[in-house]
Amino acid sequence: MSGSQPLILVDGSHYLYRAFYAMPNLQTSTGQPTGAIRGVVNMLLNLMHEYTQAPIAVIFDTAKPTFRHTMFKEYKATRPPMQDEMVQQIDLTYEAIRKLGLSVLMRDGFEADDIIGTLARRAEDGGQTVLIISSDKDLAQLVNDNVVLLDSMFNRSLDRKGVIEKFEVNPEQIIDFLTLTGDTSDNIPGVDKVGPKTAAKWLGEYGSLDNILENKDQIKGKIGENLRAAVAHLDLSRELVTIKCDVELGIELDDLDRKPIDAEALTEMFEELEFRTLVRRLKELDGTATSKGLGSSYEIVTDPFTLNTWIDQIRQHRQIVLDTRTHRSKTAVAGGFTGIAIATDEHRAAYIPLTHKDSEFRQLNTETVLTALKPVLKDASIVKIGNGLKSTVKCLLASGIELKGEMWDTALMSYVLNSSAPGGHYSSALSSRHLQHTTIDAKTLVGSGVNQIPLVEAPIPETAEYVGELVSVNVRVFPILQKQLEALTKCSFVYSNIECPLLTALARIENNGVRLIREPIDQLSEELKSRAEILTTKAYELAGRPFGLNSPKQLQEVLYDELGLPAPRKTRTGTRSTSEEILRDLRSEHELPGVVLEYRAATKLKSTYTDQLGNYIHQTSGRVHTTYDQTNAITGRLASSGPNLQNIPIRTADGRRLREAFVAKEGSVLLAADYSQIELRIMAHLSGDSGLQQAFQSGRDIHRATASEMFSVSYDAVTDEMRRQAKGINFGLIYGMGVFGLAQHLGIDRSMAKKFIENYFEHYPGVLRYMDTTKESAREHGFVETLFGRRIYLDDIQSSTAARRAYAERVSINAPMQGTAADIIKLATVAIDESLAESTLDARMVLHVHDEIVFEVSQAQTEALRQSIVPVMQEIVELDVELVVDVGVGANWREAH
DNA sequence: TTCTCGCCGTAC
DNA sequence: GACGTACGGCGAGAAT
Repeated sequence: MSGSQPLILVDGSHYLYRAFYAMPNLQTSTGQPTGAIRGVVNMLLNLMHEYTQAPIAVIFDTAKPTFRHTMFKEYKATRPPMQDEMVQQIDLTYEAIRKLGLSVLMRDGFEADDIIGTLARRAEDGGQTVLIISSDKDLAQLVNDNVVLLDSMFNRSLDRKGVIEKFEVNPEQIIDFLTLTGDTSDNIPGVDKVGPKTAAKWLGEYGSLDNILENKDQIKGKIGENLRAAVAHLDLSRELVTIKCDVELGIELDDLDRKPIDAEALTEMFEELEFRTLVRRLKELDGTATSKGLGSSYEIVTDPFTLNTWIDQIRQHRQIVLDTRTHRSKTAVAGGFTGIAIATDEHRAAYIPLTHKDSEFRQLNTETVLTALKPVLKDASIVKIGNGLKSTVKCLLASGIELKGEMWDTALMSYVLNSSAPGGHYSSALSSRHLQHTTIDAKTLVGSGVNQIPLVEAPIPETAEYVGELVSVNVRVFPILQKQLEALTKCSFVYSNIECPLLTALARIENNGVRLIREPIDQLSEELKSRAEILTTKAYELAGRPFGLNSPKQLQEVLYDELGLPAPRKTRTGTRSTSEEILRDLRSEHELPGVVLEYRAATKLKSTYTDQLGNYIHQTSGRVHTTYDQTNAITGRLASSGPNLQNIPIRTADGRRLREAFVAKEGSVLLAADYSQIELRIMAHLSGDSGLQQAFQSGRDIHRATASEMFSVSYDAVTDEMRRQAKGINFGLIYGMGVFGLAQHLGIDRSMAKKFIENYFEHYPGVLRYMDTTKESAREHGFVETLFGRRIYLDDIQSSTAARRAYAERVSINAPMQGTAADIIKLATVAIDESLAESTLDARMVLHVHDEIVFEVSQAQTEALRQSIVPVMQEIVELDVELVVDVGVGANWREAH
């Protein structure tokens, strides 16, 4: 006895047609068509997975005429005959269903609907609830408080309320409703020109068809005439649409109970039909699968019916784990979806291929899938889980869909827990670290290097295995990371209040992009080209021979062997350095080093910037859309790539010319807002040093104030040289610099540098104390923290190798300051993103450069924007020293800075 | 021929 | 060995 389990009645003919048309060309090597069988079995396995105990009966129409044909010879006369390929699959489909342990029912002379109706009534008489699966709207007449119609084509289940919403009549009025509208597919006549709207209106007014007919003379106009003309045949139509609920079936409900799966016979059958993935899936169901870690095979969703069963499951689980694969597009800024993998729990995952170049499979239309998924994605009560959700959010935003509800991005969770975790934070790395499972190497799917193919060109089954595995990894990794986060309050804060909301803000910034005009960079490129040519000739003359100017190795030979210049310090690998610093010193010895420096400056700018940036201008937007990596910098900073817009030159005049190519759209300007001296201010706050804090509070130039202290002269008496040296110390401290480094940097000897540093610490003892306690705490805990509790782990802090240990110590000094600055600007970015979304300002963020945010704003609203963002940036957190934000406005980025 | 690594230089 | 965090171009030698 099935107890509280519902009785599930599946409209088998409906399944069969859906499956057949989803996979029309599938056949075995011997030519047996199999698409319909496979589709039906797949859908039933889904159902069996969802309802593990419930009796499931699959009911079919037969080929014989029914009592309706006897009543009305035109009944279903317009139906085309069933295709041969389908006929050839029917018996095998029945066989497969029986082997699954489910019942197959059909009766000559009756339609599937009548058997479904009969069983539904009998079951509910016995107090059982019934779930009918079909997209046939006729079955809506069976719905009541105990009978629900699961209409997968409409993406929802129709209970009494659902029927009323969809048809605007009660389930009890459905028969009359169908009689009035008729049914073209069954060739049942209704009333001419009466469709669902009119039928619902009349039934709302008169209650029933009988009552409508009693008042038929009151209905005016042509439509009234049509009604009166139809009276003669309406009784017949009503009888035709009425489902017969008392068919003599000769079985008991108990006969429908689930039987064990005949795995052996099914496996044999599937092997014959060449259903390889189904064989694997069966083994899992049967519990005989050899566990190869996650070792599942993943369903490939190619028809709306299966898609909708998945969506129903998402609704039930209240969570969706998804992995979207996206590709670049010339027309869409955010590109498009290659495919989407979804999972609801750890047992199963599905891949929905969308734009693969694989003709073996029918693929659902992206828009269809998004439309179907949209209610789930926008449902704030359904939890969203993924790895790298930003790319998903970008593509969805471009399709006008905003992801709502809790978002758990396992990459961000992992990053917050340990930003320097070995291997990174992609699904594959999380799988290795947390599940001890090695995922399929992407290379096996798309290759690598020049032979690498875009995922759209990868075959669908292999892609499904690959992406399905990744989404399954996230199903399993998520609870592990969530538990770890829950144990760490401050890390949870960083996730929930900084990284997670930032993902959406960054998605918008990336989609916005920044306008870049080609002309000035191309012109600069030309200039640099001729300059480099002249310098090359000159260098060859000075060297006495041509050589690879770009090659440090060849340059070493020329400078140190052939020209005999004094060999400088070695690089890390023991070669003689040709770095800028060394060449600058060598300028006094020979003309060549200076020429090389000029050449390098020109070619660096050309090869890295002017020759590259133009290629990143998007064809339709005319803008450059960088990607911000939220999980790569161990301190919490963002990184930018494709192109990197965080290292666009600014120091040299040539470099600044490049910035003139970054412009606002017509009628707008760029507004750059940057935090002034944010890391030093954070040092003042974190160290609590009153002298440094006062220096900031005085509002004076911080380097000049430092110099005044260190050199014991009045503020006004500080020379430019003194200021330069103080500035060197200030920055050196942030980077954890030592005596040697400072000496090097300032071009002074080590004893002098040592004195400078001692002098500094005498005047700012709080800073010294802070450095010491930070290092001590790092040694004790193995990590340091930012102001908001972001952790930076330092594995080498206890290293027995002095160099490694020293390095870890420098990081321990720098990371809290750099990281706190990152936390602050990220919080501001989130707050500004939200306030811009709510405001009517024609303004958007277009760039993010560590301590600077660049906006594009309509010229007229420049001041309004400034006033809306500056307080947010300055007051996003209250420190012991105030945060100062400088704002610049201009037609281009150079002017705005 | 392709891949990986080191050097170098740009930003904050 | 010596100043933190990034990205990326180029050359050179190793791997194929």
